[in-house]
Amino acid sequence: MPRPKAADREAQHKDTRQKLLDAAVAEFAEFGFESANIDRISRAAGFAKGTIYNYFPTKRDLMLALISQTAELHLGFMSRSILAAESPTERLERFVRSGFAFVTAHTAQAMVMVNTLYGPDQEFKTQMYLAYLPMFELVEHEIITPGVAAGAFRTVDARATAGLLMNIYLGTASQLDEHGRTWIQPELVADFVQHALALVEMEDR
Amino acid sequence: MPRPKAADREAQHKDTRQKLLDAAVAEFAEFGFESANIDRISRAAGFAKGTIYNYFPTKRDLMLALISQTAELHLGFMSRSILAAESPTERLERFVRSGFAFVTAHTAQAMVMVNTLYGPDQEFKTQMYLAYLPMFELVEHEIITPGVAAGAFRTVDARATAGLLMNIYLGTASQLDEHGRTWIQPELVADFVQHALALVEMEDR
Amino acid sequence: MPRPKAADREAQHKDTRQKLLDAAVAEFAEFGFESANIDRISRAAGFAKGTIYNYFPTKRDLMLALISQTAELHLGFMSRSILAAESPTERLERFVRSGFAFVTAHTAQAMVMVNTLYGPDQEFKTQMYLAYLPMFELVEHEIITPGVAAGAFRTVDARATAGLLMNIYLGTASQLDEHGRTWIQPELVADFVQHALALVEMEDR
Amino acid sequence: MPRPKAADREAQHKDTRQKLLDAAVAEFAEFGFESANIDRISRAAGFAKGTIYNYFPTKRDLMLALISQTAELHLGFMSRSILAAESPTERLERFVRSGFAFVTAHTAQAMVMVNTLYGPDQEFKTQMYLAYLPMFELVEHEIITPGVAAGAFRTVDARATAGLLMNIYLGTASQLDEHGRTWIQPELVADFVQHALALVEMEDR
DNA sequence: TATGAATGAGAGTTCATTCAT
DNA sequence: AATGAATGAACTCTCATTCAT
Repeated sequence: MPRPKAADREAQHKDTRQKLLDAAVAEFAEFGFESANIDRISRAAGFAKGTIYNYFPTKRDLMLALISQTAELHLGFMSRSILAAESPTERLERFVRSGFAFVTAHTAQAMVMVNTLYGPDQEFKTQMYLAYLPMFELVEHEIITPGVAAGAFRTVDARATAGLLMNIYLGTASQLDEHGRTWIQPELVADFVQHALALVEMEDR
Repeated sequence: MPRPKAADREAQHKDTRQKLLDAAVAEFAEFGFESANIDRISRAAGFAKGTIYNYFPTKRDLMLALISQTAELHLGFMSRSILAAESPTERLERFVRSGFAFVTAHTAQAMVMVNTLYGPDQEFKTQMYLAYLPMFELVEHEIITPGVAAGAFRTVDARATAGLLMNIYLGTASQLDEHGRTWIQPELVADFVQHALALVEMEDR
Repeated sequence: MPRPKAADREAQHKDTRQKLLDAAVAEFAEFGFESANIDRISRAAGFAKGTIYNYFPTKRDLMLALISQTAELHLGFMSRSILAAESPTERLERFVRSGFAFVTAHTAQAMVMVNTLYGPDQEFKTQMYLAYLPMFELVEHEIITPGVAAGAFRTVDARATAGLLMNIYLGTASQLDEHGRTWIQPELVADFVQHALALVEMEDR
Repeated sequence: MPRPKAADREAQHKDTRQKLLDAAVAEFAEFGFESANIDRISRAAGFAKGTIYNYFPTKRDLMLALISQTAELHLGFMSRSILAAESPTERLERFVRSGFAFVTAHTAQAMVMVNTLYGPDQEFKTQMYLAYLPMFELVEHEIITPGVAAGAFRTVDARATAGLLMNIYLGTASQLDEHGRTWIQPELVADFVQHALALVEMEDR
């Protein structure tokens, strides 16, 4: 039976934890995991060096928590946009558009995700695959499969194509110039993938 | 005036340098730049830890040399294959095929390139862009522009599309499973980009 | 807001810092700056090797802090003695006597100062000159100038002579035999400089 | 029975050795013994890194050889000047003048001597004392003792005063400004020591 | 819960010295 | 005699982590 209302305690805890995660994402985005500095993170969040260890047992755990949280945020952001449309073509369009919008709105998170996805750390990559499975499935089951079924897209391997789309999106959206702007235009990418999947009466190659 | 013939000396120097670069690429691929260990690299190359500093003044310089050499190797590998074909369509096909072949034949090098391209280190990224400019230009001027001119491809922004293709290739070819095999099939990617660029009578979106 | 009273924290910090400086002065005196070992210093002070970096960012900074602190100590030690006398002649006597006494009481500090003053490191020398300016001025304004004005000393360039006296003092006081005793007697030096400055009716050379 | 004339061999050897000593003195003067770099010395002398080890077994031995040679040069330079005069007063004058002249003409050598004399390395200091004994004796037996005997100087402890004079000379002559010029004028020093030793009818203090 | 001093393993780098040629 | 590649001990400095307060 804690004296000061338990709910306050918990809210306080959540708040501190989130501040630390926010500081961590900025640090990881700028320096990468290995060069990131725990002291800087904790201080940027407004706490002393030791505090972060009350919330995350190790630097790696901090990163793992960050991956999970970012994947969740990312999925929510994109699925809200995608599922609001009906047609597979429109959903594909929104996949690209909201994907780029996410990168613009959450640049640091996006950078960390891309660094991780294409980085050397196997544990982090595995965590990312697991965390992003729902998004793969969203693309597969809510865009490609219905699109093929409805005759909006040509017949493709839905699962592999979902992976391909995710790669195209992440790879292109993550290339930022010195002003933090994407170097490849979302329109170009949207156009590209629409044509790639479009149903055409063309004998394959 | 060195006593043992100068040519021998130079050949010996090149050989040692290459051994070190080979060991470095394996180390960087496995651990990433920051976690790579200079001592391990030098020993894996068959030398004492200090020897590597007779060839590369710092760890960063070693990495920069590696990026340059790999880009050159990569470009040679792909351009030989691509330019051996005539038609833009066939060249595009070969771009994807030889790209995946390169990754299969030079997995470590490919990993290092991808880590770098999507990693947080700006100096390394800049070096990579510069080193890969010839390949961008190969794609732009030897595949897309002639393909559009010949009516083999639909009209697209050649430069931006070259960047997009490079991203798609690197992003997909670099996703390896635990056996070092690409997770996405080159056929799928080839098929995808061929459709994306195919000339069709379809009103855009 | 530190939990344990801030004053305690600060006192503790000062104490540790002083222990490190004390260990450093012994190490620098024995081995010189370049051969001094940071690890040994930290351990001699009773801490682990890394601790010293919580107090001094680099070995050079440690040395610079040491120079400043020693100069202050040195000046306090000598000025207390010198200013307690009235006559310039007595003050000159006390300059030499308290100078030798300082070396006897603080041999390590004196050695470090002399090593630095006559050593090759320009940054350290500059720091020393700045730190010792007050002592130069003490000699100039509190001994020589009033001594000349009062007719106790012959007319000399006060500033240059102050520098000369400092050099004579440091050079002679710092020559220690194997027992840590000055090799040249303070009486001799005092006698020497008294005669050098004495007012005499002797045509110059 | 060496084939190419033995004299040539020996002359060549002497020449190379001297080039190395010359390069060494410049390096030691600039960086001090510990920070001096054997590779730089050998290359500055026009040879490869390893060559120096054909002449001096270790860096320390190089330094020891340098001390001996410099002391000899120093003594020759000063004794020629000093002994050319007859009167002790004039000899004292010449001691200071030629001392400063030596520093001006052989700045690097002088710096190395002073660094060593006031530095932390006991072995080097011992070597210096031994190498400079003849100069101490020159001052003692050719200047002070005859000066006292002739009534030119007041009665002093000849040996200790010789040491004191050496210290004054080295300490003051070695303080160079950024243009390599002595900061204290030789006239001032000469004047100072002349007064210090002058015979006067003044009751001591 | 928050703090920050203390820790010590580990890293990159330097460089005197060796030695085969 | 001259060379310079190879060596590896030693050093400074970093920083994730611990823990007493």
